[in-house]
Amino acid sequence: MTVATPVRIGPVKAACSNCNLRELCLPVGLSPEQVGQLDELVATRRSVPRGETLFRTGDSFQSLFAVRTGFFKTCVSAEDGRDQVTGFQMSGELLGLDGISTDRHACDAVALEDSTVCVIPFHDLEGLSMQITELQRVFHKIMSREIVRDHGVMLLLGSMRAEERVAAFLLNLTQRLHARGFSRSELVLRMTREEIGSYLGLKLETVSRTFSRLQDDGVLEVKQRQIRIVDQNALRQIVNASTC
Amino acid sequence: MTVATPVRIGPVKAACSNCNLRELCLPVGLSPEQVGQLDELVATRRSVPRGETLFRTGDSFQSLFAVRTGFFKTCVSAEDGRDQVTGFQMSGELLGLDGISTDRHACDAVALEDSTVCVIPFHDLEGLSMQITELQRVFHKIMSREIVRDHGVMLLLGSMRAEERVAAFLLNLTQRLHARGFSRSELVLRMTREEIGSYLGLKLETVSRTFSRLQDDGVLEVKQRQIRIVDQNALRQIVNASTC
DNA sequence: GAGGGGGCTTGACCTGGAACAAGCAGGATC
DNA sequence: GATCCTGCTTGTTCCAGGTCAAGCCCCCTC
Repeated sequence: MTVATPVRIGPVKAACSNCNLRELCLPVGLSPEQVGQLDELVATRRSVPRGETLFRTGDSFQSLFAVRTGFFKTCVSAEDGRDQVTGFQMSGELLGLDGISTDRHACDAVALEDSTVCVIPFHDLEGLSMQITELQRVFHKIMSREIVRDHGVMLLLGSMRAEERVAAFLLNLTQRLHARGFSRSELVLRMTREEIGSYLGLKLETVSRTFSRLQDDGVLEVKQRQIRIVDQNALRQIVNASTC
Repeated sequence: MTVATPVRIGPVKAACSNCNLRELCLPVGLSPEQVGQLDELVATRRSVPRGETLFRTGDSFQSLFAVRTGFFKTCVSAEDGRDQVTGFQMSGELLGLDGISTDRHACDAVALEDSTVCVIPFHDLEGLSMQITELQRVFHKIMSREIVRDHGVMLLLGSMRAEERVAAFLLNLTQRLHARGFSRSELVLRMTREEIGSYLGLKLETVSRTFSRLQDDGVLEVKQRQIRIVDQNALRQIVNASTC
Protein backbone atom coordinates (compact mmCIF):
# COMPACT_ATOMS: atom_id res chain seq x y z
CA MET A 1 0.00 0.00 0.00
CA THR A 2 1.70 3.16 -1.20
CA VAL A 3 0.40 6.68 -1.20
CA ALA A 4 1.08 8.78 -4.25
CA THR A 5 0.79 12.53 -3.76
CA PRO A 6 0.93 13.06 -0.02
CA VAL A 7 4.38 12.48 1.39
CA ARG A 8 4.17 10.50 4.57
CA ILE A 9 5.99 11.84 7.55
CA GLY A 10 6.82 9.95 10.70
CA PRO A 11 4.32 7.30 11.69
CA VAL A 12 1.93 5.95 9.11
CA LYS A 13 -1.03 6.76 11.27
CA ALA A 14 -1.64 10.35 12.22
CA ALA A 15 -3.28 9.67 15.54
CA CYS A 16 -5.67 12.33 16.73
CA SER A 17 -5.90 10.35 19.98
CA ASN A 18 -2.51 11.40 21.17
CA CYS A 19 -2.26 14.73 19.39
CA ASN A 20 -1.93 17.63 21.77
CA LEU A 21 -3.94 19.82 19.41
CA ARG A 22 -7.10 17.80 19.76
CA GLU A 23 -8.74 20.41 21.94
CA LEU A 24 -8.29 23.02 19.24
CA CYS A 25 -8.89 20.89 16.18
CA LEU A 26 -11.59 18.74 14.70
CA PRO A 27 -11.77 16.27 17.64
CA VAL A 28 -12.80 18.95 20.12
CA GLY A 29 -15.50 17.61 22.41
CA LEU A 30 -15.44 14.05 21.09
CA SER A 31 -15.20 11.05 23.39
CA PRO A 32 -12.04 8.95 23.32
CA GLU A 33 -13.80 6.22 21.34
CA GLN A 34 -15.00 8.74 18.81
CA VAL A 35 -11.53 10.20 18.46
CA GLY A 36 -10.39 6.66 17.84
CA GLN A 37 -12.76 6.46 14.89
CA LEU A 38 -11.34 9.72 13.58
CA ASP A 39 -7.89 8.16 13.72
CA GLU A 40 -8.98 5.63 11.11
CA LEU A 41 -9.87 8.43 8.80
CA VAL A 42 -7.05 10.90 9.30
CA ALA A 43 -4.40 8.44 8.23
CA THR A 44 -1.73 10.48 6.51
CA ARG A 45 0.29 13.57 6.99
CA ARG A 46 1.90 15.76 4.47
CA SER A 47 4.83 18.04 4.89
CA VAL A 48 4.88 21.39 3.14
CA PRO A 49 8.19 23.26 3.00
CA ARG A 50 8.23 27.00 3.48
CA GLY A 51 7.04 28.81 0.37
CA GLU A 52 5.34 25.78 -1.17
CA THR A 53 1.62 25.55 -1.79
CA LEU A 54 -0.57 22.97 -0.13
CA PHE A 55 -3.17 23.52 -2.81
CA ARG A 56 -3.94 26.08 -5.46
CA THR A 57 -7.07 27.67 -6.87
CA GLY A 58 -8.63 25.25 -9.31
CA ASP A 59 -7.06 22.12 -7.82
CA SER A 60 -9.49 19.30 -7.39
CA PHE A 61 -10.79 19.16 -3.84
CA GLN A 62 -10.45 15.85 -2.06
CA SER A 63 -9.43 16.56 1.48
CA LEU A 64 -9.42 19.08 4.22
CA PHE A 65 -6.14 19.72 5.96
CA ALA A 66 -5.53 20.36 9.62
CA VAL A 67 -2.40 22.35 10.35
CA ARG A 68 -0.25 20.26 12.66
CA THR A 69 2.89 22.34 12.76
CA GLY A 70 3.82 25.52 10.98
CA PHE A 71 1.92 28.42 9.56
CA PHE A 72 -0.05 29.11 6.37
CA LYS A 73 -1.66 31.90 4.47
CA THR A 74 -4.59 31.56 2.09
CA CYS A 75 -5.11 33.97 -0.77
CA VAL A 76 -7.58 34.55 -3.54
CA SER A 77 -6.72 36.37 -6.74
CA ALA A 78 -8.65 38.39 -9.26
CA GLU A 79 -8.28 37.79 -12.99
CA ASP A 80 -5.96 40.75 -13.31
CA GLY A 81 -3.47 39.26 -10.88
CA ARG A 82 -4.20 41.33 -7.81
CA ASP A 83 -4.44 39.08 -4.86
CA GLN A 84 -5.77 39.24 -1.39
CA VAL A 85 -4.65 37.29 1.65
CA THR A 86 -7.86 35.95 3.19
CA GLY A 87 -6.39 34.43 6.30
CA PHE A 88 -3.46 33.07 8.28
CA GLN A 89 -3.77 29.57 9.72
CA MET A 90 -1.87 28.12 12.63
CA SER A 91 -1.80 24.71 14.31
CA GLY A 92 -5.16 23.11 14.85
CA GLU A 93 -6.90 25.18 12.19
CA LEU A 94 -8.52 23.71 9.08
CA LEU A 95 -7.61 24.50 5.51
CA GLY A 96 -9.66 23.74 2.42
CA LEU A 97 -13.23 24.52 3.47
CA ASP A 98 -13.52 26.69 0.37
CA GLY A 99 -13.20 23.62 -1.85
CA ILE A 100 -16.38 21.91 -0.70
CA SER A 101 -18.58 24.29 -2.63
CA THR A 102 -17.51 23.37 -6.16
CA ASP A 103 -15.16 20.41 -5.59
CA ARG A 104 -12.32 22.70 -6.64
CA HIS A 105 -10.24 24.79 -4.34
CA ALA A 106 -11.10 28.48 -4.51
CA CYS A 107 -7.89 29.85 -3.03
CA ASP A 108 -4.19 29.12 -2.69
CA ALA A 109 -2.77 27.84 0.59
CA VAL A 110 0.92 28.63 1.04
CA ALA A 111 3.17 27.54 3.89
CA LEU A 112 4.89 30.52 5.52
CA GLU A 113 7.29 28.19 7.31
CA ASP A 114 8.10 24.50 7.06
CA SER A 115 4.84 22.89 8.03
CA THR A 116 3.01 19.62 8.37
CA VAL A 117 -0.68 19.00 7.93
CA CYS A 118 -2.98 16.09 8.64
CA VAL A 119 -4.91 14.99 5.58
CA ILE A 120 -8.64 14.55 6.18
CA PRO A 121 -10.34 12.90 3.19
CA PHE A 122 -13.55 14.85 2.97
CA HIS A 123 -15.74 12.10 1.62
CA ASP A 124 -14.79 9.93 4.57
CA LEU A 125 -15.37 12.80 6.96
CA GLU A 126 -18.88 13.26 5.63
CA GLY A 127 -19.42 9.52 6.02
CA LEU A 128 -18.20 9.41 9.58
CA SER A 129 -20.13 12.50 10.55
CA MET A 130 -23.30 10.67 9.53
CA GLN A 131 -22.50 8.16 12.26
CA ILE A 132 -21.18 10.47 14.96
CA THR A 133 -23.57 13.25 15.82
CA GLU A 134 -20.93 15.10 17.78
CA LEU A 135 -18.52 15.06 14.88
CA GLN A 136 -21.13 16.51 12.57
CA ARG A 137 -21.90 19.20 15.10
CA VAL A 138 -18.23 20.09 15.59
CA PHE A 139 -17.68 20.30 11.88
CA HIS A 140 -20.66 22.56 11.38
CA LYS A 141 -19.46 24.80 14.17
CA ILE A 142 -16.04 25.04 12.57
CA MET A 143 -17.52 26.08 9.22
CA SER A 144 -19.79 28.58 10.90
CA ARG A 145 -16.91 29.99 12.90
CA GLU A 146 -15.08 30.59 9.65
CA ILE A 147 -18.08 32.52 8.34
CA VAL A 148 -18.22 34.63 11.48
CA ARG A 149 -14.49 35.27 11.28
CA ASP A 150 -14.85 36.39 7.68
CA HIS A 151 -17.59 38.82 8.66
CA GLY A 152 -15.24 40.25 11.25
CA VAL A 153 -12.62 40.79 8.59
CA MET A 154 -15.21 42.53 6.43
CA LEU A 155 -15.96 44.88 9.31
CA LEU A 156 -12.27 45.55 9.63
CA LEU A 157 -11.74 46.14 5.91
CA GLY A 158 -14.92 48.10 5.45
CA SER A 159 -14.86 50.48 8.33
CA MET A 160 -11.61 50.60 10.25
CA ARG A 161 -8.66 52.88 9.81
CA ALA A 162 -5.11 51.68 9.35
CA GLU A 163 -4.08 51.83 12.97
CA GLU A 164 -7.23 50.06 14.12
CA ARG A 165 -6.71 47.31 11.57
CA VAL A 166 -3.16 46.68 12.69
CA ALA A 167 -4.16 46.69 16.35
CA ALA A 168 -7.02 44.28 15.72
CA PHE A 169 -4.70 42.04 13.74
CA LEU A 170 -2.13 41.85 16.52
CA LEU A 171 -4.74 41.20 19.18
CA ASN A 172 -6.26 38.43 17.11
CA LEU A 173 -2.91 36.79 16.50
CA THR A 174 -1.79 36.90 20.10
CA GLN A 175 -5.11 35.62 21.31
CA ARG A 176 -4.87 32.60 19.03
CA LEU A 177 -1.24 32.04 19.96
CA HIS A 178 -2.11 32.27 23.62
CA ALA A 179 -4.68 29.49 23.18
CA ARG A 180 -1.73 27.41 21.97
CA GLY A 181 0.34 28.13 25.02
CA PHE A 182 2.40 31.02 23.73
CA SER A 183 2.91 34.36 25.36
CA ARG A 184 0.14 36.88 25.20
CA SER A 185 2.58 39.72 24.79
CA GLU A 186 5.37 38.48 22.55
CA LEU A 187 5.14 37.05 19.11
CA VAL A 188 7.20 36.40 16.04
CA LEU A 189 5.46 37.29 12.83
CA ARG A 190 5.59 34.54 10.26
CA MET A 191 4.53 36.77 7.40
CA THR A 192 6.00 39.78 5.63
CA ARG A 193 4.72 43.32 5.92
CA GLU A 194 3.34 42.93 2.45
CA GLU A 195 1.30 39.88 3.44
CA ILE A 196 -0.01 41.66 6.51
CA GLY A 197 -0.88 44.59 4.29
CA SER A 198 -2.71 42.44 1.81
CA TYR A 199 -4.73 40.85 4.58
CA LEU A 200 -5.58 44.22 6.10
CA GLY A 201 -6.21 46.06 2.85
CA LEU A 202 -3.17 48.28 3.34
CA LYS A 203 0.14 48.79 1.56
CA LEU A 204 3.26 47.42 3.17
CA GLU A 205 4.58 50.92 3.81
CA THR A 206 1.49 51.76 5.78
CA VAL A 207 1.88 48.63 7.89
CA SER A 208 5.49 49.54 8.54
CA ARG A 209 4.68 53.12 9.45
CA THR A 210 1.90 52.00 11.74
CA PHE A 211 4.25 49.65 13.58
CA SER A 212 6.73 52.48 13.93
CA ARG A 213 4.12 54.86 15.23
CA LEU A 214 2.84 52.35 17.75
CA GLN A 215 6.42 51.82 18.85
CA ASP A 216 6.97 55.57 19.25
CA ASP A 217 3.79 55.73 21.31
CA GLY A 218 5.09 53.03 23.62
CA VAL A 219 2.44 50.51 22.68
CA LEU A 220 4.72 48.03 20.92
CA GLU A 221 8.33 47.10 20.63
CA VAL A 222 9.09 46.12 17.07
CA LYS A 223 12.34 44.44 16.09
CA GLN A 224 11.84 43.18 12.56
CA ARG A 225 9.40 40.34 12.97
CA GLN A 226 9.69 40.19 16.72
CA ILE A 227 6.84 42.06 18.33
CA ARG A 228 6.38 42.75 21.98
CA ILE A 229 3.10 44.19 23.11
CA VAL A 230 3.97 46.68 25.81
CA ASP A 231 0.53 48.11 26.42
CA GLN A 232 -2.25 45.73 25.55
CA ASN A 233 -4.95 48.02 26.83
CA ALA A 234 -3.82 50.75 24.50
CA LEU A 235 -4.17 48.31 21.61
CA ARG A 236 -7.66 47.40 22.75
CA GLN A 237 -8.61 51.04 23.00
CA ILE A 238 -7.36 51.68 19.50
CA VAL A 239 -9.61 48.94 18.15
CA ASN A 240 -12.69 50.13 19.98
CA ALA A 241 -12.12 53.80 19.43
CA SER A 242 -14.80 55.25 17.25
CA THR A 243 -12.88 58.50 17.63
CA CYS A 244 -16.20 60.30 18.04
CA MET B 1 -51.19 22.84 18.19
CA THR B 2 -50.18 26.46 18.21
CA VAL B 3 -46.87 28.05 17.44
CA ALA B 4 -45.72 30.90 19.61
CA THR B 5 -43.11 33.18 18.09
CA PRO B 6 -43.26 32.50 14.36
CA VAL B 7 -46.36 33.88 12.76
CA ARG B 8 -47.82 31.38 10.36
CA ILE B 9 -48.62 32.59 6.92
CA GLY B 10 -50.82 30.81 4.42
CA PRO B 11 -50.78 27.04 4.60
CA VAL B 12 -49.59 25.38 7.78
CA LYS B 13 -47.02 23.36 5.93
CA ALA B 14 -44.33 25.17 3.98
CA ALA B 15 -43.93 22.59 1.29
CA CYS B 16 -40.53 22.53 -0.37
CA SER B 17 -42.02 20.00 -2.79
CA ASN B 18 -44.03 22.56 -4.64
CA CYS B 19 -41.85 25.59 -4.02
CA ASN B 20 -40.50 27.09 -7.19
CA LEU B 21 -37.30 28.04 -5.41
CA ARG B 22 -36.29 24.46 -4.75
CA GLU B 23 -33.61 24.56 -7.41
CA LEU B 24 -31.96 27.52 -5.71
CA CYS B 25 -32.53 26.60 -2.11
CA LEU B 26 -31.71 23.79 0.28
CA PRO B 27 -33.51 21.06 -1.72
CA VAL B 28 -31.30 21.49 -4.77
CA GLY B 29 -30.40 18.12 -6.20
CA LEU B 30 -32.57 16.07 -3.84
CA SER B 31 -34.97 13.44 -5.11
CA PRO B 32 -38.72 14.03 -4.77
CA GLU B 33 -38.92 11.60 -1.86
CA GLN B 34 -36.07 13.36 -0.10
CA VAL B 35 -37.71 16.73 -0.64
CA GLY B 36 -40.79 15.18 0.91
CA GLN B 37 -38.78 14.42 4.03
CA LEU B 38 -37.59 18.02 4.10
CA ASP B 39 -41.22 19.13 4.02
CA GLU B 40 -41.72 17.48 7.40
CA LEU B 41 -38.95 19.58 8.82
CA VAL B 42 -39.54 22.95 7.24
CA ALA B 43 -42.97 23.29 8.71
CA THR B 44 -43.47 26.95 9.37
CA ARG B 45 -43.07 30.27 7.72
CA ARG B 46 -42.57 33.63 9.23
CA SER B 47 -43.35 36.99 7.79
CA VAL B 48 -41.01 39.90 8.42
CA PRO B 49 -42.28 43.38 7.57
CA ARG B 50 -39.95 45.84 5.99
CA GLY B 51 -37.51 47.31 8.47
CA GLU B 52 -38.01 44.58 11.07
CA THR B 53 -35.29 42.20 12.17
CA LEU B 54 -35.52 38.46 11.66
CA PHE B 55 -32.87 38.00 14.32
CA ARG B 56 -30.33 40.12 16.13
CA THR B 57 -26.79 39.64 17.34
CA GLY B 58 -26.88 37.70 20.57
CA ASP B 59 -30.27 36.07 19.95
CA SER B 60 -30.31 32.39 20.71
CA PHE B 61 -29.84 30.37 17.55
CA GLN B 62 -32.46 27.72 16.86
CA SER B 63 -33.17 27.78 13.17
CA LEU B 64 -31.88 28.69 9.80
CA PHE B 65 -34.14 30.71 7.57
CA ALA B 66 -34.61 30.44 3.85
CA VAL B 67 -35.77 33.62 2.18
CA ARG B 68 -39.00 32.83 0.38
CA THR B 69 -40.03 36.29 -0.74
CA GLY B 70 -38.47 39.66 -0.14
CA PHE B 71 -35.00 40.89 0.54
CA PHE B 72 -32.71 41.07 3.56
CA LYS B 73 -29.46 42.56 4.69
CA THR B 74 -27.18 41.18 7.38
CA CYS B 75 -24.90 43.39 9.39
CA VAL B 76 -22.33 43.08 12.12
CA SER B 77 -21.42 45.88 14.47
CA ALA B 78 -18.35 46.82 16.46
CA GLU B 79 -18.58 47.83 20.12
CA ASP B 80 -18.37 51.47 19.19
CA GLY B 81 -21.51 51.28 17.08
CA ARG B 82 -19.97 51.30 13.63
CA ASP B 83 -21.60 48.66 11.58
CA GLN B 84 -20.90 46.83 8.41
CA VAL B 85 -23.38 45.26 6.02
CA THR B 86 -22.01 41.77 5.37
CA GLY B 87 -24.48 40.70 2.73
CA PHE B 88 -27.80 41.04 0.96
CA GLN B 89 -30.00 37.96 0.70
CA MET B 90 -32.71 37.27 -1.81
CA SER B 91 -35.15 34.42 -2.35
CA GLY B 92 -33.70 30.95 -1.98
CA GLU B 93 -30.76 32.10 0.10
CA LEU B 94 -30.14 30.99 3.68
CA LEU B 95 -29.90 33.24 6.70
CA GLY B 96 -28.47 32.35 10.08
CA LEU B 97 -25.40 30.23 9.28
CA ASP B 98 -23.41 32.53 11.57
CA GLY B 99 -25.38 31.28 14.57
CA ILE B 100 -24.23 27.67 14.40
CA SER B 101 -20.80 28.51 15.74
CA THR B 102 -21.79 29.66 19.22
CA ASP B 103 -25.54 28.94 19.32
CA ARG B 104 -26.06 32.70 19.27
CA HIS B 105 -26.54 34.80 16.21
CA ALA B 106 -23.50 36.86 15.33
CA CYS B 107 -25.20 39.44 13.13
CA ASP B 108 -28.51 41.21 12.59
CA ALA B 109 -30.79 40.23 9.73
CA VAL B 110 -33.11 43.03 8.63
CA ALA B 111 -35.85 42.84 6.01
CA LEU B 112 -35.41 45.52 3.34
CA GLU B 113 -38.93 44.89 2.08
CA ASP B 114 -41.90 42.93 3.37
CA SER B 115 -40.58 39.39 3.35
CA THR B 116 -41.37 35.83 4.24
CA VAL B 117 -38.95 33.14 5.28
CA CYS B 118 -39.19 29.40 5.80
CA VAL B 119 -38.08 28.33 9.26
CA ILE B 120 -35.63 25.43 9.27
CA PRO B 121 -35.06 24.11 12.79
CA PHE B 122 -31.36 23.45 12.79
CA HIS B 123 -31.34 20.53 15.17
CA ASP B 124 -33.80 18.72 12.95
CA LEU B 125 -31.79 19.59 9.87
CA GLU B 126 -28.69 18.04 11.40
CA GLY B 127 -30.73 14.98 12.26
CA LEU B 128 -32.16 14.59 8.79
CA SER B 129 -28.81 15.17 7.14
CA MET B 130 -27.49 12.16 9.05
CA GLN B 131 -30.03 10.12 7.16
CA ILE B 132 -29.86 11.73 3.74
CA THR B 133 -26.34 11.85 2.36
CA GLU B 134 -27.37 14.25 -0.38
CA LEU B 135 -28.89 16.69 2.08
CA GLN B 136 -25.70 16.71 4.12
CA ARG B 137 -23.70 17.31 0.99
CA VAL B 138 -25.94 20.15 -0.18
CA PHE B 139 -25.78 21.80 3.19
CA HIS B 140 -22.00 21.61 3.31
CA LYS B 141 -21.80 23.08 -0.15
CA ILE B 142 -24.02 25.96 0.87
CA MET B 143 -21.84 26.76 3.87
CA SER B 144 -18.71 26.50 1.79
CA ARG B 145 -20.21 28.74 -0.85
CA GLU B 146 -20.81 31.35 1.81
CA ILE B 147 -17.15 31.15 2.79
CA VAL B 148 -16.04 31.55 -0.81
CA ARG B 149 -18.41 34.48 -1.25
CA ASP B 150 -17.00 36.15 1.84
CA HIS B 151 -13.48 35.75 0.49
CA GLY B 152 -14.63 37.45 -2.68
CA VAL B 153 -15.94 40.36 -0.65
CA MET B 154 -12.62 40.57 1.16
CA LEU B 155 -10.87 40.83 -2.19
CA LEU B 156 -13.26 43.58 -3.15
CA LEU B 157 -12.83 45.48 0.11
CA GLY B 158 -9.11 44.94 0.31
CA SER B 159 -7.96 45.72 -3.16
CA MET B 160 -10.55 47.32 -5.40
CA ARG B 161 -11.23 50.96 -6.05
CA ALA B 162 -14.64 52.57 -5.65
CA GLU B 163 -15.74 52.22 -9.26
CA GLU B 164 -14.67 48.59 -9.40
CA ARG B 165 -16.53 47.82 -6.20
CA VAL B 166 -19.73 49.33 -7.47
CA ALA B 167 -19.42 47.55 -10.81
CA ALA B 168 -18.75 44.21 -9.13
CA PHE B 169 -21.71 44.78 -6.85
CA LEU B 170 -24.10 45.46 -9.71
CA LEU B 171 -22.88 42.47 -11.72
CA ASN B 172 -23.27 40.22 -8.73
CA LEU B 173 -26.79 41.44 -8.03
CA THR B 174 -27.99 41.13 -11.60
CA GLN B 175 -26.47 37.70 -11.96
CA ARG B 176 -28.32 36.47 -8.89
CA LEU B 177 -31.53 38.14 -10.01
CA HIS B 178 -31.17 36.61 -13.45
CA ALA B 179 -30.95 33.14 -11.86
CA ARG B 180 -34.38 33.98 -10.43
CA GLY B 181 -35.88 34.88 -13.76
CA PHE B 182 -35.37 38.63 -13.68
CA SER B 183 -33.79 40.78 -16.32
CA ARG B 184 -30.06 40.76 -16.63
CA SER B 185 -30.01 44.46 -17.40
CA GLU B 186 -32.64 46.09 -15.23
CA LEU B 187 -32.97 46.04 -11.50
CA VAL B 188 -34.59 47.87 -8.65
CA LEU B 189 -32.32 48.34 -5.69
CA ARG B 190 -33.88 47.30 -2.44
CA MET B 191 -31.31 49.08 -0.31
CA THR B 192 -30.28 52.68 0.27
CA ARG B 193 -27.05 54.23 -0.97
CA GLU B 194 -25.84 54.13 2.59
CA GLU B 195 -26.39 50.36 2.84
CA ILE B 196 -24.62 49.80 -0.45
CA GLY B 197 -21.79 51.95 0.81
CA SER B 198 -21.52 50.05 4.04
CA TYR B 199 -21.37 46.76 2.17
CA LEU B 200 -18.73 48.10 -0.21
CA GLY B 201 -16.67 49.97 2.35
CA LEU B 202 -17.59 53.37 0.86
CA LYS B 203 -19.53 56.42 1.97
CA LEU B 204 -22.97 57.00 0.51
CA GLU B 205 -21.76 60.10 -1.33
CA THR B 206 -19.12 58.05 -3.09
CA VAL B 207 -21.70 55.47 -4.15
CA SER B 208 -23.92 58.23 -5.47
CA ARG B 209 -21.08 59.92 -7.35
CA THR B 210 -19.99 56.63 -8.83
CA PHE B 211 -23.50 55.93 -10.10
CA SER B 212 -23.60 59.41 -11.60
CA ARG B 213 -20.23 58.97 -13.28
CA LEU B 214 -21.20 55.60 -14.73
CA GLN B 215 -24.37 57.20 -16.01
CA ASP B 216 -22.42 60.04 -17.63
CA ASP B 217 -20.17 57.45 -19.24
CA GLY B 218 -23.17 55.71 -20.74
CA VAL B 219 -22.68 52.53 -18.75
CA LEU B 220 -25.78 52.82 -16.58
CA GLU B 221 -29.08 54.61 -16.44
CA VAL B 222 -29.86 55.53 -12.88
CA LYS B 223 -33.26 56.76 -11.82
CA GLN B 224 -33.29 56.68 -8.04
CA ARG B 225 -33.34 52.98 -7.23
CA GLN B 226 -34.10 51.90 -10.77
CA ILE B 227 -30.94 50.86 -12.53
CA ARG B 228 -30.59 49.90 -16.15
CA ILE B 229 -27.30 48.43 -17.27
CA VAL B 230 -26.69 49.88 -20.70
CA ASP B 231 -23.24 48.45 -21.32
CA GLN B 232 -22.60 45.26 -19.42
CA ASN B 233 -19.22 44.71 -21.03
CA ALA B 234 -18.03 48.06 -19.80
CA LEU B 235 -19.00 47.04 -16.29
CA ARG B 236 -17.10 43.78 -16.65
CA GLN B 237 -14.05 45.61 -17.89
CA ILE B 238 -14.16 47.95 -14.95
CA VAL B 239 -14.09 45.01 -12.56
CA ASN B 240 -11.21 43.27 -14.29
CA ALA B 241 -9.20 46.36 -14.97
CA SER B 242 -5.95 46.31 -13.06
CA THR B 243 -5.42 49.75 -14.61
CA CYS B 244 -1.81 48.79 -15.18
C1' DG C 1 -52.23 70.45 -2.99
C1' DA C 2 -49.35 71.90 1.12
C1' DG C 3 -46.06 70.49 4.08
C1' DG C 4 -42.51 67.37 5.77
C1' DG C 5 -39.01 64.18 5.76
C1' DG C 6 -36.00 60.67 4.25
C1' DG C 7 -33.05 59.63 0.72
C1' DC C 8 -30.26 61.29 -3.04
C1' DT C 9 -27.19 64.46 -5.63
C1' DT C 10 -23.69 67.74 -6.11
C1' DG C 11 -20.14 71.06 -4.82
C1' DA C 12 -15.97 72.51 -2.20
C1' DC C 13 -12.49 71.27 0.60
C1' DC C 14 -9.51 68.15 3.34
C1' DT C 15 -6.85 64.15 4.61
C1' DG C 16 -5.32 59.35 5.26
C1' DG C 17 -3.15 56.28 2.94
C1' DA C 18 -1.07 55.24 -1.80
C1' DA C 19 2.83 55.90 -4.79
C1' DC C 20 7.30 56.68 -5.62
C1' DA C 21 11.88 56.81 -4.21
C1' DA C 22 16.00 56.24 -1.52
C1' DG C 23 18.49 54.10 1.76
C1' DC C 24 19.11 50.54 5.49
C1' DA C 25 19.54 45.97 7.88
C1' DG C 26 20.17 41.28 8.36
C1' DG C 27 20.75 36.78 6.55
C1' DA C 28 22.57 33.81 2.88
C1' DT C 29 26.39 32.77 -0.27
C1' DC C 30 30.86 32.70 -1.70
C1' DG D 1 34.79 39.49 5.39
C1' DA D 2 32.65 41.12 0.86
C1' DT D 3 28.50 40.66 -1.89
C1' DC D 4 23.98 40.34 -2.81
C1' DC D 5 19.23 40.21 -2.09
C1' DT D 6 15.03 40.47 0.10
C1' DG D 7 12.42 42.68 3.27
C1' DC D 8 11.93 46.84 5.98
C1' DT D 9 11.95 51.84 7.10
C1' DT D 10 11.40 56.55 6.18
C1' DG D 11 10.74 60.82 3.49
C1' DT D 12 8.02 63.35 0.00
C1' DT D 13 4.32 64.09 -2.91
C1' DC D 14 -0.25 63.17 -4.63
C1' DC D 15 -4.99 61.85 -5.09
C1' DA D 16 -9.21 58.96 -4.24
C1' DG D 17 -12.40 59.08 -1.32
C1' DG D 18 -14.01 61.17 3.06
C1' DT D 19 -16.27 65.18 5.22
C1' DC D 20 -19.19 68.93 5.46
C1' DA D 21 -22.75 71.51 3.55
C1' DA D 22 -26.55 72.87 0.63
C1' DG D 23 -30.25 71.88 -2.04
C1' DC D 24 -33.36 68.69 -4.64
C1' DC D 25 -36.64 64.98 -5.47
C1' DC D 26 -40.09 61.91 -4.48
C1' DC D 27 -43.35 59.96 -1.68
C1' DC D 28 -46.31 60.17 2.29
C1' DT D 29 -49.64 62.31 5.17
C1' DC D 30 -52.98 65.45 6.23
